[in-house]
Amino acid sequence: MIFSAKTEYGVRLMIELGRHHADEPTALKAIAAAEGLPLSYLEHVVADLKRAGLVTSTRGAHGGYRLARPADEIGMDDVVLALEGTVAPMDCFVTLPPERVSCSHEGDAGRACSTRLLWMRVQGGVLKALHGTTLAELVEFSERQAAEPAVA
Amino acid sequence: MIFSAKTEYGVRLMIELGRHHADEPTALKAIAAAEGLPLSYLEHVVADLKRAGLVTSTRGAHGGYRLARPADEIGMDDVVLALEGTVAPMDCFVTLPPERVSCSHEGDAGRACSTRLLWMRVQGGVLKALHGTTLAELVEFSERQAAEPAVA
DNA sequence: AATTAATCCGACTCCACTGCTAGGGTTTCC
DNA sequence: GGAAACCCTAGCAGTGGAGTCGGATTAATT
Repeated sequence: MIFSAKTEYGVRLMIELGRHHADEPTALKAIAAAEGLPLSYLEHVVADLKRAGLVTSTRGAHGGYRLARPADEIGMDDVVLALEGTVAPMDCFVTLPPERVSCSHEGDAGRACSTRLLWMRVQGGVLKALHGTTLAELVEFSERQAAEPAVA
Repeated sequence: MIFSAKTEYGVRLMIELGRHHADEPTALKAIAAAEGLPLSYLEHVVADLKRAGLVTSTRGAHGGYRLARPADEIGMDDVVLALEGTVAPMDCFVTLPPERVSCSHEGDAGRACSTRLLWMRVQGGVLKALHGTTLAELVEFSERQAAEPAVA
């Protein structure tokens, strides 16, 4: 069970945006340099974030990206969902909406997955953790790290 | 974010074992048939479970597998950990033990990952959900499903 | 107007890993 | 001794993730 690197990059990107002033846009190039990430790949990442309405962009020279909302109004579930597409512990979760999902491994006459109960709880746990963390928190954490000297 | 099919199979396998009497072993073949899973792959799955001490085996004709402990003493974290190896939202979690993990994307002088705070919470949420669910619960759920007619 | 710096967009490659199969060996019951 | 099960190792094919590349568009600067 692991999140993709794309998600990791996206979270870092958002934090970096949160650390900059919201008035003037930040270029991707700067973020790539600061975090040591490949610029060309970051473009794909930020595209997802933009599609989800989490960042806005200004094109042309001196362009870049800004947070679409203040950092304390951005839950990390928004961010992760935008990048990961879905947060489901099992792929049979993805298909139909809430109930009555027919797993491929249902045995016989469509009685619900017995494993489903477990995956529901796991998904709930993840979503709760994500939703309970705001971007602002991570930004603040990051800034505190930067301030303090690097461990004893 | 998704668990592997191996884990899904393993959980089903454990449930199936839980549904059978613990005195006589259940053959893998029977489980494969009941769940519609490939027998040859199940062998790998059950090997992991055995290695983790969750099931015991008896070889030879009329052999098979049994739960090593009563179902209500088996947390699903045990099962998932045995199959998944680790439950970490990010691969940099896997390496070093608890603290002082040096992520590959640490920027400069080893200040801790700012994303780490987030992943810690997620991991906590998952582990809590898994640990809070016992195999016995799932077995019971499964048996209730089998009893009731399949939806209206 | 030309240049430059940035966002945008799609296609394409590479590679690791997952899911699965195959084949054989070993143990035990009838 | 044969059948039925567990056991172990190797290997393969498909998928998807991570990353690259080339080019198009937009906008500020000079």
